[in-house]
Parts: sequence; C-alpha cells; structure tokens
Amino acid sequence: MKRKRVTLEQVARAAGVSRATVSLVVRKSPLVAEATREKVECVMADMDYVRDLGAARMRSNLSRTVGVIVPNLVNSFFTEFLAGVETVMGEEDRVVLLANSQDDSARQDTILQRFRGHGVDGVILCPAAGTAEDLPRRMREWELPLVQSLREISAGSSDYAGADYIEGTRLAVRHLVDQGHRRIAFLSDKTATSARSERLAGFNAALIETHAENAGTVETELTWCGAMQTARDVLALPAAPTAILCFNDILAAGLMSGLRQNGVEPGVDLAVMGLDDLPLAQLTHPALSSIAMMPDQIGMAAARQLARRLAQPDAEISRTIITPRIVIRSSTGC
Amino acid sequence: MKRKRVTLEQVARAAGVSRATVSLVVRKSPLVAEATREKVECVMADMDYVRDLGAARMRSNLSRTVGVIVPNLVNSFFTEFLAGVETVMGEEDRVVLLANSQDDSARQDTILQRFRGHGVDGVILCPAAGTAEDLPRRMREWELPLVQSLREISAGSSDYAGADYIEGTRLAVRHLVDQGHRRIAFLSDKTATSARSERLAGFNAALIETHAENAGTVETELTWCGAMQTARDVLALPAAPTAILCFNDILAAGLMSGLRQNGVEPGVDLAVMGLDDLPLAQLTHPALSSIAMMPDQIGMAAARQLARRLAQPDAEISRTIITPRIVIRSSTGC
DNA sequence: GCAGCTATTTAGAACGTTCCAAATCATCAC
DNA sequence: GTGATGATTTGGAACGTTCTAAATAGCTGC
Repeated sequence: MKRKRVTLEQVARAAGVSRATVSLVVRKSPLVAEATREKVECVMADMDYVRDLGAARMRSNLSRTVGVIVPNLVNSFFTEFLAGVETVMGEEDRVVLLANSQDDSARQDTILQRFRGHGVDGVILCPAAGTAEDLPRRMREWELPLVQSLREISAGSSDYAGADYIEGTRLAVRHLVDQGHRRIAFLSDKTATSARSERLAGFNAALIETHAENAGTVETELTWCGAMQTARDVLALPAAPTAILCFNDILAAGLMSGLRQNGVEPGVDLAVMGLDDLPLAQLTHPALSSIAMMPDQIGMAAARQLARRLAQPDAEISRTIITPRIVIRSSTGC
Repeated sequence: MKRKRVTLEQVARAAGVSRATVSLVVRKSPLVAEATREKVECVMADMDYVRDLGAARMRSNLSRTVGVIVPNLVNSFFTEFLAGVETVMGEEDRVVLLANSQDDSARQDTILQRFRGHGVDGVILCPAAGTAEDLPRRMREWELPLVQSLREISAGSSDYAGADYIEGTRLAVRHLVDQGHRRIAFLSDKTATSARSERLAGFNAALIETHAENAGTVETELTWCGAMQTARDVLALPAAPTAILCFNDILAAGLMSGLRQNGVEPGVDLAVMGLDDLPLAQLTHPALSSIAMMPDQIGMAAARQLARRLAQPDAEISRTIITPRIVIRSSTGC
C-alpha cells in the first residue's frame, strides 16, 4: 500500500557497493574514491534518495535541528530576531523548531521537554517572564546546549546575545536632555524581564548623569491599546514631564494616539521617544525617534553562537552585545 | 564521558516490567492495567525519562512534526499567520519546523528536501513566486501531505486555506465608490502570486460592477520604501485618480508618506485604501482604511486542515476561505 | 479441575542510519 | 615475487523505539 522511502541499502545495491560506502558518500567523507562517489551520487539522484536524519541522529547524535523559543510572534522585535536566526541556521543546513512561550514559563517548560524529545542539538531561548533561575543549570544537566537571547536569566550561566539596553536607554535620555528637557518620565512594561530592568536601570543612570529629573514611571500592558489608555495617567503625573521615554515603540505609538485624543500634540506639547526602532516607528505621526537595537543582528549572532557551541562544547561562555544606534525623527521635536 | 539519555529499557528494568509495556504506557494505550501504568509513570518521572521521538518515528512513521514555509518573516501578515499555525500545532502537541523561502522557489525546493529528510508528517506552504505548477503532484508522489495557504499553485490540487481576496478587494472598491470616487487606481506588488492576481481580478470586477473607471495600475517593490518612491508615478497618472487602492497596507503606508512629500495630503486630496488590515494600519497618519483578512485565523484553519488530513489521508480535498471584513478609518476621507 | 474466555504482558524482529574493526585492493620498494 | 604501506571498502553491531504474534494470568461456567 504505502510506498516506502528509498534506503541506503537500496542505493547501495543499485550502485553495486556496500551500504557503508553510500553512507560515506552521503556524509561527503573524503575517504571514498572519486569514481565511486560520482557513481553513487548519480544513482542517488536517479532514485530520489533522501537521507533519513532521524535514523542518522539515533546513531550519531546530531540532528541538525535547533529549537527557538520566543515569547511573542506578533511583536516585530521578536520576528525580526527570528528571521535573523532562521537565515543563519538555513545557511548551515540546519532546521529551526519554532515555539511561542507566550511569556508563560510553564508553557516554556512543556516546549523544552517537547524539544528534548525531538532531539534538538541546542536551543536559542528568549526566556519567558518568571523563568526559574536554575533553568540554565538544568539544561546543562540535560546536556542541551543553550544560548539565551534578548533577555537573560541568571547572567553568565550560558552564552548570550543581546543589545546593550542600558547604553541604548542612556542614548535616548541624552538626546532628550540635549533637546532641553529636564523632567522626563518612563512608560514601562509590566512583565518582569531582564530587558525591562536593564532599560529602567539605564534610564535612572542616565538621569543621574545628566542631572535631569525623574518625573515618574507609569506601567501598562505591552500592547498598543494598553498604552493608549494610559495617556491620561501620564498627563496626570504630578511632576508634569516635558518628555516621556517608552519601553518600546509599540507603547510609544499607542501613547501618542492617546495623547492626541486628550488634546496633547506629541512631538510639540510633549516629546515622546521609543526604544527598539521597529519598522512602525517610521509610520507613526509624528515619526517616532527611537533607538535601533537591531534584533535581526542579534538573532544572527545568537545562531552563530549556538553553532560555535555545538562545534566546541567546552568553549568558554561567550556574550555578544550589539551596540544600539539612535534614530532621530520628529516625535522629539526636531 | 557523555551521559546517555534514559531509555525505555532502563525504565522497564527499574519498574520490573518489559520494554514493550513501558512503551504502551508512554503511548497511553488502554491495554495496560491501571496499577502497572501508575507504577511505570512514577518510575518515568523519577528517572526523567524523555521519549525519543526520532526513534519512535522510525518504527511508526509519525513524527508529530510539521513543516511551515513562508516567503517572508518581516511582513506581519505572514507572522500573524505563523502565530496562528503555531498555536494550533502546539495544542496538538506537534512541533513546527519553520523556514523562510524568501519568495525564491529554488530555496523552497531545498527546504522541502530538508523537511523530507527530517521526516515531517506534513507541510503547510505559502508557495513562493515562481513555484512549479506540479509541486503539489510531486509532493503527493513523496506521500507528503500538503496544505497550501494564503497563496495557491494549481488550484484544487491540495487542501487550501486562505481569505476571499476577490471579495475583499470588491469591498474596498465599493467603499471608495460609496465615498463618491469614480477614478480609482491600483498600486500593485510586482511578484506573480495568486494573491496578487486575485486582488487585481477583484479590483477589475468591482470596477465593472460599479461602473467606476480604472485609472491605471502602478507597480512597485513590496516595501515601504519602494511605495514611497512611486508616489510621483501615481500622481503622474494621466487619468488623475481621486482614490488609490493598494495591494497591502505596507504599500499604502509608504505611498501616504510619499504623497505628503509631494505636497498631497492623503485622505484629503487623495483617498488611500490598504488591504490586509495589518496592525500598522492604526498607526499611520491618517489612520488607514483597510480590509481585514485575518491571517491568524487562516493560520489556525490551515493547521486544522493539516491535522485532519493526517488523521484521514484519503478525505476529499478541502478549502477554507475566510470572509474579509472592511475596517474604515480616516484615509478614505471619513 | 479444566476448557474457554478476556485482559494483560512480553520476547524478538524490524526501522535506516552510523560506528567499528577488519578486509580488500593497489602500489611500491626491495 | 614478497612484504609493507596507504587508500578504499565492507559486514555486522549498535541506537531507542514500535509492531507482531504469541505467551501468561485471571476469570467464568460447568
């Protein structure tokens, strides 16, 4: 009934060599004579042979498969990151198993078990909020190579690729101060992640450096809608900020809409600055000043770090930190 | 050196039963006695047993793995689609292998071979521009179940999930005509896909129905930047359109920026309408009227269709067509 | 106490690959 | 020729599951 897949054995028989030789050809081993290789490759093409990587992994323990877990597939920060990872993995003839943790650490655990079952060679993880501190250690016990990215649980416990959020936030604050602002507020995300705490830390550090005033922080859901609704909270801040820095561009865009609804013109009455420089920053009105974190670059870096780790399991732990760039548009009154 | 993974055999020994029994427990077979099941499950938890799905597939030929190929990971139309697919697959305890064809059919072929090698149970494909007509047939030969989605090669040759682009475009044209526009132009993508031809067909059909005038079509790269630069071409159309419908919201957003650079106020001097209702449609200035195609719904539908196909390989070919909804904002002068 | 059930369990052979150690082949120096 | 050397090739044993068919256990009715 069901036609079976072509096997090494069959190719071997057709080419008049042994299974082992064909296996060597498949793996491009230099051990096999040029003439034999050509003959075998020819037969393989003829018979439409496809190597069964599942069976291969069973024996050799490398699956050419990596797992990637992101907390969100709607935010383009993560999809650009994902695109970067996929590009590099594709070049290396690896396949990406994708999963969305929805920022839920229990779900993330389930996914990791699933990945383990599928025998991934390694995992690139953007840890969900609330991820247990000892996850990197546990994964080491499982002998499952890990690269953390964009966010980090228990710093230094695994390879990591990210952007210098602290420096990025500092660039943003400096820009606002240069524009003459002295009372600056922060519109923050609610979820507790390293990305959030670094951005807040950068904000506070930069305020001290520039002797500007912290006009307070407002928290909101990480959605366009949520930010829109907090516009009135921002306007109600007792310190009456003249500029507001947002956790990311999505919040900034939502905030700007909300401000306008309240009769406040962003970029004129109140400066608004985003972080991440998502594509949407070009589209808002006024166009949003932001800090480019280059998530696609981070994704590529993470993929390369994992590749390195797989090649050299005992290499020392590495960190790649992308230096952000400021992108000035009109929402900060230029 | 390397600690091996816990195997069925070891669990069996520890629990004092046979390998076969443990296998039955793992697969939740009703054949095993309640007492035995509990004992074995307990031991499995203790030993941190993880089933090796690679080995399982080898024998049983189901890998709980599906491949998904999209042409682009930056356009949120595709990432929302992907999110929909991933959600449903996750619920069914399946894993998604993700790849980006970059709208290159040769790359797409490579990816399919790679997926084949990994033994995916089936594939959800948004075919790249230039995909060979006979791909669905070839995949049937490979016994690789296929669901096409968002775009379609050789209609009716496989399951399909998509939106009614023709009806969507018609809704858009009707709206413009209702607003009093009689000369309407179309800003089109260049890549030859079914999505493009359906949208164009819907445009032309609706013009005929409403006795409005086709003010010409302009082609551009499918990027924000490309569309911005074609603003002058649009303005140079001899028929002097009063409204322009765009292949998607990205083009519409770019066009609006370009128009304003040329001193034309979108939504006032010239109505602009998008398609897809991406999140960015809310952010542009003026906010963009568009047609919601609900790609996340399509993704979920595609995933369910594939699941059905895997359960019943000989079921008749099915199509799921989502009915689009119009979303009126201010870019069409309301 | 035994035949005839049904409910459970099991040994052993796959599945398609890679690894290992050994076998074969060709070449060359003597 | 012969032995040694290096270059290719190869048979069989893994890898961790599931499948098949058959074995065993636990009942029932007589």
